[in-house]
Amino acid sequence: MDLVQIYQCFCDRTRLRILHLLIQSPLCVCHLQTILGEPQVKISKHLAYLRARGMVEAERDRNWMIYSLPRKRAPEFEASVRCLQDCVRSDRTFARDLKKLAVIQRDCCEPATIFHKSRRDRRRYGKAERPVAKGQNRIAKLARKR
Amino acid sequence: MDLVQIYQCFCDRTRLRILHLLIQSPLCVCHLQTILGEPQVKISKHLAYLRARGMVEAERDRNWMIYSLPRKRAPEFEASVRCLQDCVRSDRTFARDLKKLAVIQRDCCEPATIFHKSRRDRRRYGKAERPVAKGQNRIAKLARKR
DNA sequence: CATCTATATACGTCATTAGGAATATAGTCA
DNA sequence: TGACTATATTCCTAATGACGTATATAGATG
Repeated sequence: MDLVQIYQCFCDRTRLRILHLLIQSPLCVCHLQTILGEPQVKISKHLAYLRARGMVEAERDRNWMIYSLPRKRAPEFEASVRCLQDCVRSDRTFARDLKKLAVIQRDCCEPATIFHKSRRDRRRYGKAERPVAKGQNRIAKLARKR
Repeated sequence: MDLVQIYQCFCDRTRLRILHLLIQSPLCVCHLQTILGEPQVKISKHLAYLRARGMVEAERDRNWMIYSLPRKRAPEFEASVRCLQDCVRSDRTFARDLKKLAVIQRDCCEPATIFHKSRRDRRRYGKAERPVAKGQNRIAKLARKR
């Protein structure tokens, strides 16, 4: 993995926030949308950018695309991500993002693969509440139609 | 200091090499030119870029501009630079840069402010050999004129 | 002062990028 | 199948960046 590419991925605030969240947990696009308060296109494009450069991985669970940091990470990536995590500790936005994430992790059970790693867990917990973010896209669409 | 700006400075290989060298020692443009083997404009512009964002400081000594990391550094900058230093340890180019720097530090006595910090030292050592890089610019100019 | 050295800047070009609007796609569910 | 949900892609525009050529500037020196 090329160090310059890592830093290219790091040099946009939205992407930093996304990566910072993915350190904590895999997340679907709508969760990121909710937490960051940014439009879907924007999030989606930044995720595509990161994915094209191997900084995140994606997996589908029904309608949701679940993004996570790659399973196998180059040491440079690991080091840079840790450094990032250190550096934003005092930043309000990043702290707020983490708090919002915590709320979602507590209240939200879909997509289940994020919160229960094994299939067995998923079966055991069964269907549950939908993501907090549900409907956000629809609302945005309606708002645009007016 | 904005973290995104730091990463913007980091996302070009030439700038990374410059910063990596400046961790070791303040350097003038012609030294950087010699070590990196890149044209003067390129080095100069990247230095201007870094300077505009507060990642390096410059001071004049006669004909030479001596660049160095800022005296006062934000903790994010410090952390990121250290991380950079860690990450490039296994990279051949960066290692070669350091070796070339060592040669210059051994053989070269101008501009003196780089190598002898106090004015007293400078007076004591007096005039000495010129930078290894001397004449490079002239040579490049002549080459272009043909 | 004229010339030389080291460095900076201006200008032009090409590539990349961020962002929005609109639309497409893939999967779900009644 | 058709409507709906979540996400991706396409098209457009404006901004920024990298690089080279040519030229300007600041200080040194004979």
